[in-house]
Amino acid sequence: MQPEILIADDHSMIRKGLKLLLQIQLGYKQITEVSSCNTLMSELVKKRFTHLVLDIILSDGSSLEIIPNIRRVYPNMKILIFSMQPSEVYGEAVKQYGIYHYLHKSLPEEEAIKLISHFIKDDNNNNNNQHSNFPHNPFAALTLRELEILHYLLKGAGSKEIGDILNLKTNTVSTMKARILEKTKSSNLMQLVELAALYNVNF
Amino acid sequence: MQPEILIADDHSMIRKGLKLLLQIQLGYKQITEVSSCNTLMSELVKKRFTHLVLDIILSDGSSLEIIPNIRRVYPNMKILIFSMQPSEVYGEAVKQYGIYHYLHKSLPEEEAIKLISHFIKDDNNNNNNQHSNFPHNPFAALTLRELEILHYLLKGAGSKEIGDILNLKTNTVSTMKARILEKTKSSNLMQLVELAALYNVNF
DNA sequence: CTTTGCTGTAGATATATTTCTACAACGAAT
DNA sequence: ATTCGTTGTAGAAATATATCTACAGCAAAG
Repeated sequence: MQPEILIADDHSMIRKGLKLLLQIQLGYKQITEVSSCNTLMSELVKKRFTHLVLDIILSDGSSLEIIPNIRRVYPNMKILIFSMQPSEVYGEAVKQYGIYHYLHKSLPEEEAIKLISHFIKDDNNNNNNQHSNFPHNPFAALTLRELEILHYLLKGAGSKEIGDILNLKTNTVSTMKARILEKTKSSNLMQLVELAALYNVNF
Repeated sequence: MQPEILIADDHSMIRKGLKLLLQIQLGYKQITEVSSCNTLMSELVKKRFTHLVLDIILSDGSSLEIIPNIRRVYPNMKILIFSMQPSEVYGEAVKQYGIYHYLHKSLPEEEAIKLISHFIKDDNNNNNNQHSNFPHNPFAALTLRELEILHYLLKGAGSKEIGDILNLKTNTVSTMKARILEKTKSSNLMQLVELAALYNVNF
């Protein structure tokens, strides 16, 4: 049975290139393109697809929001996230929806081909852990005090400023900040911010 | 005389798609691809190109840095910036180097084709831009160098790290950062990040 | 009970960053 | 031609932040 592949990406060049690769290099014929969450959903109900290649940012918003919807209707469709966003941040978050294939757009051609080919052939699905626990929200490991400091960190406050607000030594805040970064596996503030956005950590 | 076209982009899918479009849809045959500033420069000295399609972010850094170099050697080569960054921000900064063609990666296929075809045929009527009375984009005031540093700032790099990458003293980077914050009226990095998200700068 | 590990707090020291200042190159305006 | 503002670059000094270490309180595990 031929795979039916749907490509959802808001860059026409990416769609063109990917389609070409799938058709010419890998020999798959049934390929559909969409550029928005809206058209994505309507294609999905029109026709039955076996594989979805999904960018995170689509023209009318983030596909992260509609992944639960997709999954509710097509719990078993193979999904590959093909994104510019780092897999360290988004790859983990997306496992909770049974998505284990993540391809970064900057990967060189050969590797991309290997991964995509693997994804479509789906030889050995690594989904064996699919009813194991949720990928822990990295912020769940933070203590109250750490969350409090996180809040100011995300507002752009520096260690000294936070220390002044909370009556702590700057050193203390620095230590806490280091622990927060460690627990969330972030290597700098920006990564922390992205993670926080991803998990809707605001307050 | 056939145009000799060089494509510089760090995403293999984009290169593939663009090459296909140029070859099949528009009938141009002489097309070379590179993915880094390094290979870009070495291709440029190897062969004479008439047209360069250039992404801002290449695999080994920002092409903004090498545009002056390119111009010094090839003052007349046609250059099209093909980027994810909004033209209101980068398009202005790049005009000083005689670059008047700017194509946003999110444009729908038909418009992209039209623009590229224009670019290569060089109708030189280049500027359609009537949208100069848009709400003022705070990033439009930034210089090339500042935009380059902004890029690393938004990735979470610190002043020292950026200085190391760009061979600048940390002090210099700090000064630039301060100017960026001042020009964008941001009082800290987080505000800058929010503004950037708002105006679709980077990502 | 005792050990173990995490939490909240800092001191001392090492690094990183900002601030203030300056200046040369350049281009635009007078 | 001269002046003036902007840009890209830093040095020196002042601050801010991170790192490494420590320790007490507490809770869970043994």
